[in-house]
Amino acid sequence: MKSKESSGKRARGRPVLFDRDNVLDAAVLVFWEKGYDGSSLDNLTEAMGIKRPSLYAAFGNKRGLFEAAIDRYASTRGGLEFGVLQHDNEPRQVVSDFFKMSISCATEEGKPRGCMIANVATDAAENDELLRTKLANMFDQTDEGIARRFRADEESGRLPEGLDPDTLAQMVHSVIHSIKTRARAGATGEQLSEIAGSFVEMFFSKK
Amino acid sequence: MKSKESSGKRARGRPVLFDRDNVLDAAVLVFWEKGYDGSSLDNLTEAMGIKRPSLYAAFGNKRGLFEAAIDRYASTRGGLEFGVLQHDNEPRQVVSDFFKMSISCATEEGKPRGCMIANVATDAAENDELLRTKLANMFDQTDEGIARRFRADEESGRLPEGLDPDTLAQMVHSVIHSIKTRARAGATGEQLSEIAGSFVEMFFSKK
DNA sequence: TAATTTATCTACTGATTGGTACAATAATAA
DNA sequence: TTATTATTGTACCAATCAGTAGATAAATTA
Repeated sequence: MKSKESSGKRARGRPVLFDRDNVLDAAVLVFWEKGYDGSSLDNLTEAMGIKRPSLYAAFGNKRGLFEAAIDRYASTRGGLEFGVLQHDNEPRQVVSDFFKMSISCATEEGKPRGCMIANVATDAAENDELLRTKLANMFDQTDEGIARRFRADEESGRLPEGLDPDTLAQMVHSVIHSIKTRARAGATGEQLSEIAGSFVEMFFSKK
Repeated sequence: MKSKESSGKRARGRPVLFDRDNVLDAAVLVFWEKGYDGSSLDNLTEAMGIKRPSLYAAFGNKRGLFEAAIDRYASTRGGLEFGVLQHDNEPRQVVSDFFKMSISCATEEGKPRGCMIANVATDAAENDELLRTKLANMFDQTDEGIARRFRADEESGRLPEGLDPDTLAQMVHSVIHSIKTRARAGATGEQLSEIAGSFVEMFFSKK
């Protein structure tokens, strides 16, 4: 669904000329690079290719746009990372691929470093309790999404003995956080791959 | 050393009326809470109790103050965390205490959440290559500081078989990054302690 | 004391901030 | 067409931004 109304019949007045997801993708790049306070409305409207009144009509205010951009980021970049959880591989391979995709997302050439959620939004959440709650929910969902995969592995007997699915999910998620922090601080993909490999080895080493 | 000149003889003109470390502690709290772009000179000068010209005379500009505040934070809060590495305990206990201290620093009542370096400065580093280099050096020093402790443990035979000191240090440091990210996003000390405990168990479980 | 040096204070700068009023434009419904 | 509804572009707002000029104050040296 691209427009405000997803039903068939058209809206009444003059229709919106821009595509919501397209302008959100542009806003994501600005916030991701400059942070919330570092992004001005001039930065945003120029990148999005729309004027201020259009932005305010669509998203309320800068804060509303930020929240919409977070959701857009989660459903695009975040979705990339989560995709590998669906693959029918051994848990060790799944975790390894999950790390690899996160590293790729956090160090992609031509994109800002790190993660718009784990770095930028988290940083901005200190003075925004609603945003903090939103992030807590997103993190919980991520925990749960990873755990669900491991629970299935446990039932099918593919999870190594002694590994608790929920605990493992929390730890995998934690490694992701560290990857994104280090990436934002300039770590290379090679450095991050080495660290991720250490954790994979530790998680899945024979006892 | 409190003043610009640490030598005995006094400076010539009117002496500085404020204590550099004291005003830096105040600046740390502002930057830590509001981020770099979110901190205005009015915020800073009010908290520091000095006027703009004094600030500019002492630190050059806002960016210079930020860097000085980062160093101050590292030598105070960071020093707290590192202190436990000096204790003569088993490695498992050292890591556990290190995590505990980090969690305590990142969730202390009355202080901003998370870490001024791993969260705030790292976020601001995306458009500041010099700052990114500084952070990379600080992270390397942290890796090295932790590793040095584990190398000593290895020589004295206290490090469990099969644990490489440098790899373990990198992983411990990574868990710290995740703790700080989650703390900034509102995680409680209890939640973080549980996660830290999982990692300690995994690092030091018998093979 | 007088001259020198440096820090502090007040007050200001031009630029930029997030947000909006208003008129023009473009669609639908009657 | 005519009335209605909603988006668009221009142009603006008061507030705030980082940074500074110049006068004043307080220390040292001579």
